[in-house]
Amino acid sequence: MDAVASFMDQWSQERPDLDVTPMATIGRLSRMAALIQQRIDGVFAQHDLQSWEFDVLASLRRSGKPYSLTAGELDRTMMITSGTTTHRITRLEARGFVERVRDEDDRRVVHVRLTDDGRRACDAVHGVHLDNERAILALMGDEDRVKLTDGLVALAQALGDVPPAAPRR
Amino acid sequence: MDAVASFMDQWSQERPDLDVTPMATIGRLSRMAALIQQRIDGVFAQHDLQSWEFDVLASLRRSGKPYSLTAGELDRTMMITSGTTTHRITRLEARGFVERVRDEDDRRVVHVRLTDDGRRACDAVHGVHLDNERAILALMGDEDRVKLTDGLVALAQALGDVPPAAPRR
DNA sequence: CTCCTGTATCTTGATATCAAGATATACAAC
DNA sequence: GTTGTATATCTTGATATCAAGATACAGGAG
Repeated sequence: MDAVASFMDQWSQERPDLDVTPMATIGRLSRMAALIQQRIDGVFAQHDLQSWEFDVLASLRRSGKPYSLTAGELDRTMMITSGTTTHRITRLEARGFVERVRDEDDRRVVHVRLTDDGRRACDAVHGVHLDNERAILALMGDEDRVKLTDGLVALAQALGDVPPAAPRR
Repeated sequence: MDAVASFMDQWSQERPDLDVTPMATIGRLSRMAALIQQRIDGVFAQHDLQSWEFDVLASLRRSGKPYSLTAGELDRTMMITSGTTTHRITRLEARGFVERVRDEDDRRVVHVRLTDDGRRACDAVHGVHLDNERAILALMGDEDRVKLTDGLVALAQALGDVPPAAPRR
């Protein structure tokens, strides 16, 4: 009996007129995301990094050389607002992990470029982070893990979660 | 090709030495949770409510008469820290949706009780909220939804997500 | 060229959250 | 009883986030 199952039982007592079956899926989805995030935060904290910092560094890192994205591209990749992106860049710039480079052709655009220090910080923790995620998933059986992944792929499709459009050149 | 699949492709180019398969599950899990949360927030906003406000009201509502939990019980049910609970109670008290009642036997304890207004607010939006969740899930096929739910149940079990212990009397 | 509209980023103000510590109370051991 | 330890809530300070608006620039229409 997990937490969400218990909540659903309570509702069947208190509001038998409501069909709370969506909670079985969506309630657990958000709870599991929160629980896993706590574990992930813990691993990054051991390496003097916040999860949001790794998100930025990893977004730049995986974009390939020259490890540079515009502020707007970061907005869309990380699903955050532009104000938050500004704040994140500023803090990472202060740590020396990224630098701002104004676009020469379009002066509105800011290119955020990973520094060598930033790349090192990202690469140094990436393996540990993935091992942690692997260990979490290893707690489930193979069959269930496949079901979960298949279901999430279908959900991503259903919600139209496409990657942010590449910049037009 | 969803966003996470695209990210994994990028990693296979940039860091072919890393096995990023955990992203297929955990990356999608957190992304889907965030996307769904946005839709849920929108529905509550249309009814002049924040998601966290509904969380509190619903926690109290489903506990049954007299619709009362202690601050600590709310901490554990909602997976938030005690400072956040204090803040939430204060704001909901100002809206007249809950009231604080000091325990007579143990003066440290605060009972948070749903008012009639609070119960009405919760019940009024609950149906719409569930319809919204149902509509989201209806975007996937039945088979995939079952797989997803089964996988999440297994994950909750694996992470030991038990309901918060009932108070000892 | 000038105007207009759209776009990219940043700023501002409000707020939700957490970590750490403060306060008040209960309870057990002596 | 007194003392010490554990518990429940609240306070404080820092910070991450968002919404809305400001600023700066681009690019097309005339």
